[in-house]
Amino acid sequence: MIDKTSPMPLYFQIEEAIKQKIDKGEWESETMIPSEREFAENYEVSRMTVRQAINNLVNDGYLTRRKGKGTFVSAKKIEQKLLGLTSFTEDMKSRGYRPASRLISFQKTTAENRVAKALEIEEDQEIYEIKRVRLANDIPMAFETTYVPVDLLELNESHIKEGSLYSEVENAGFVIDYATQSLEASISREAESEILEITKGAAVLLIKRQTYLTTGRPLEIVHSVYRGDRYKFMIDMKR
Amino acid sequence: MIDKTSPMPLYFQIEEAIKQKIDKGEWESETMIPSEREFAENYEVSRMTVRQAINNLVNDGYLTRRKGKGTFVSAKKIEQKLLGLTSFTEDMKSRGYRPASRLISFQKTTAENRVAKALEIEEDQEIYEIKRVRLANDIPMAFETTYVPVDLLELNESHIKEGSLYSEVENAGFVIDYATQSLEASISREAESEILEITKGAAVLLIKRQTYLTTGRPLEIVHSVYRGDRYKFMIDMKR
DNA sequence: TATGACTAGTTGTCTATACCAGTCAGAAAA
DNA sequence: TTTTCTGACTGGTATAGACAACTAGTCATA
Repeated sequence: MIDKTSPMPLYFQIEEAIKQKIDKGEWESETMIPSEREFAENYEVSRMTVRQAINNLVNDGYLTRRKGKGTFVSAKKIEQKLLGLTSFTEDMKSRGYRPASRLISFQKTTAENRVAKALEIEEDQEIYEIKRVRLANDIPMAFETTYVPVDLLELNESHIKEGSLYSEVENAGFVIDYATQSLEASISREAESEILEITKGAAVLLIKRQTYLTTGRPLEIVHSVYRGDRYKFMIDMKR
Repeated sequence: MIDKTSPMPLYFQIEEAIKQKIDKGEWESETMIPSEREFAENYEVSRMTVRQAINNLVNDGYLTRRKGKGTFVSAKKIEQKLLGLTSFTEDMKSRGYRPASRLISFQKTTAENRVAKALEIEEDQEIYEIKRVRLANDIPMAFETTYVPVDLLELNESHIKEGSLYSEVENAGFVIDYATQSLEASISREAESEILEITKGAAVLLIKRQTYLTTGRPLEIVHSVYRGDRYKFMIDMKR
């Protein structure tokens, strides 16, 4: 359970143990977890050490303390949504739509100047180019082009069709650190108009995203064209 | 300095004292603050109490700890920028433009249905309506309409022209808690076209923001129309 | 039937102390 | 002169214990 000889701090081990119970669903939302003194006794550590573990989880939004009552599992982890790092799929689900995507093309190619620069690779290095139409309730919402360096990830069409790109990233042991995103309004060009089933010259929202791994290396750049008449980008900002 | 008889927790008092020095600019970015042991001695409290104060400030992004070296004032309120809660002025400055704004109209009026609902007030309650053109290097960038309930804040034209609305909010003792924002692409209507010096039918970015105070009450709703050809909305997302 | 006092249980605050683990500069050794 | 070591600093982890503040139930009393 808790290994006192481990080089990992005790509070960290306790933290992980609690997090696991929450993630596994063993302790559901609003469940009251054992009291600090109970933890201390069970794990044979001091109450302050337990408090440090719990404090961290409170700061991360996993737990909520109520003076005089106890410590409870928080309602949800909304943080990710707040920070906007959601995939199209999650985004649409949270709005109550049925998301889907249609693969237009998937190929290996070489990076041209701008793409290479953004991905921080050499100009002729191999990259995957993935073109998809994103649908919500079977209505085309966006046309999305993704570029990923080949040397980072082994991909094939079934990866894209079935799982999400991000689960492949995780499988490869990479962790996404942050992303920068830009949004601008524009007018649809011919190429998109057909796919998105809108008239040429209609309003579209261009979203460009660049995702970075914890290693500091760019994972992908994504260029999306959203229908202006159907899509609104929502952000919640704290503080 | 620190009042041991006060009902306010000692760590909280220390927290405020440190925050004040940072806000006043007495301790600038990258300044090393006194060590935990020094604080403990000066304030005549235990080191653990000092740690609690510092921990909170680290969590809030004010301070950064470096083992073996010390505790330092964080680079700047990057966090605010990350979370996107920046004003037009700050936004433009950070991009190297010279921001300005031209007041188009400022008047008291009564809230119509939708505005009232958004501001959580009665339908005929008084509100300020502020219309402004936002400029960057003297080029019109956005046309912005702001609604604020009169009963929340006493405003006059000079407030708007000189200071920012947010400094008035602070003066009144209010603290902004969070905001929700939506972005969508659209086509400019006649009314905006003239003011923004673009042709009718050009791409524009509509940004709607609703700001909430820590009291839970909505402070304002802001409706902005940005020129699609000149403005890009940027977000950085962590985690 | 209410009301208030008590009690056991919770988290919140705080102390005093100990040792561990990086960092860095200056003293000692090569 | 250069290298190595040591000591004094930093924050990081952990203990044991005390009392305060708050919650909710119990029980005696008006």
